[in-house]
Amino acid sequence: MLKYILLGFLNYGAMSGYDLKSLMDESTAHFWHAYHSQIYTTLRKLEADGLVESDVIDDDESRLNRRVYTLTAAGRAELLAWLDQALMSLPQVKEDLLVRLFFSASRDPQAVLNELRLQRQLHQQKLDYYEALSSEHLLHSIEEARIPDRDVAFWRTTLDFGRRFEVMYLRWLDDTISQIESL
Amino acid sequence: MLKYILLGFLNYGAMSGYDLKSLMDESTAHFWHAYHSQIYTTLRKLEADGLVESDVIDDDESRLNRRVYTLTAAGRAELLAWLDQALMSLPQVKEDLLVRLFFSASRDPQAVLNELRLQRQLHQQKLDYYEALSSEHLLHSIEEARIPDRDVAFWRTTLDFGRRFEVMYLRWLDDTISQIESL
DNA sequence: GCAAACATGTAAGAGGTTACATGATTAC
DNA sequence: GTAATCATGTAACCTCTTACATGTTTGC
Repeated sequence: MLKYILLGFLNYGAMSGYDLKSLMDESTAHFWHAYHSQIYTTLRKLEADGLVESDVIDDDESRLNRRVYTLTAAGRAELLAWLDQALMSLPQVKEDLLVRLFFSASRDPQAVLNELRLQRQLHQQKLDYYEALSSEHLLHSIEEARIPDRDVAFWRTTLDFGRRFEVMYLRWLDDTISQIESL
Repeated sequence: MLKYILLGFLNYGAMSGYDLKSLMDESTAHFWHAYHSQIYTTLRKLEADGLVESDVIDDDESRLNRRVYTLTAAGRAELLAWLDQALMSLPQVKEDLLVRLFFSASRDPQAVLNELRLQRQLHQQKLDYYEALSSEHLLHSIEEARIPDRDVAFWRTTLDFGRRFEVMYLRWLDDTISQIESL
């Protein structure tokens, strides 16, 4: 999946691994996270497979050792072929907190409640972050980058998902906390 | 994480890898999935670490080659120690569909809509499954297994999460489909 | 001068996925 | 008899996580 995220971003223009990591951190990381170690090695692999090409930029003088990647025709074809194959199944959910809660009946109720309240804080922070992102940050950085409105509209649907997910999560946490309090 | 799921289930009683796989498939798989290959190898590893013990049951005559695992004192201690350490961070979400949607602006809108409508069907099926599970199936199998009410109450909160997640997902899909239709 | 941000990599180990492989038992 | 379910494993490969490792540039 990371492979296609990198190809997808490079389809907008040439970028370094660092740029891709930064871009991912403020966009796709909310539904697909990757470490820089993974990004750099995957880019090398994509280059070996002829899907991207790279050049170390020195002439710029300002920033040394920047390896900038460009999508090749084969890379663009690979990206489009992947997008053409519709997803036919549901991805498997992995929610650590639910695993813990599932086996928490024998724990001290106060310890469970503390854990849920901490998670509530974290999810509230994430929701606040999404709200801020949808109103300001995203708009400004996109206008500068001259990304087509159509692309922005699609990006917004994924941000909207994140927002709704956190709202749902907070409500479920509140109701679950109430239930455990009254046990 | 799988390690603790296996220890958690074995804490209710001795079981084979097959039993654990079956149990997981109708409970924790909704928030933590594992293949049977992973379960069998993890059980062997837990045994090597002294957290579980196993015996091949032959005397039963009926079912051959059943290797039944039992939690050791060390295993129970390991489970309780893990439960005592509250989760301090948010797990990373991985949602394949959002990755695809994020890079779908240049696709044929009808292809995107078809993909979203297919996902809508799958999520509706999952919601139906959860509704059926909460009303019938779970209750019956639990009464037979004599699981304490308290444990069942905790299990229900995770099922409730699954239900809410699917309801949220369906609404988001409907709204996203409408938006793309009107682009 | 120093901290933050920029910038790129390697390596070991853990975890997850797919395919291969086998065989018994039960219900129709 | 045959399909579904019960039952257990191995191997190859890929992906992910953590830690190690290094050096530059920019802003205060």
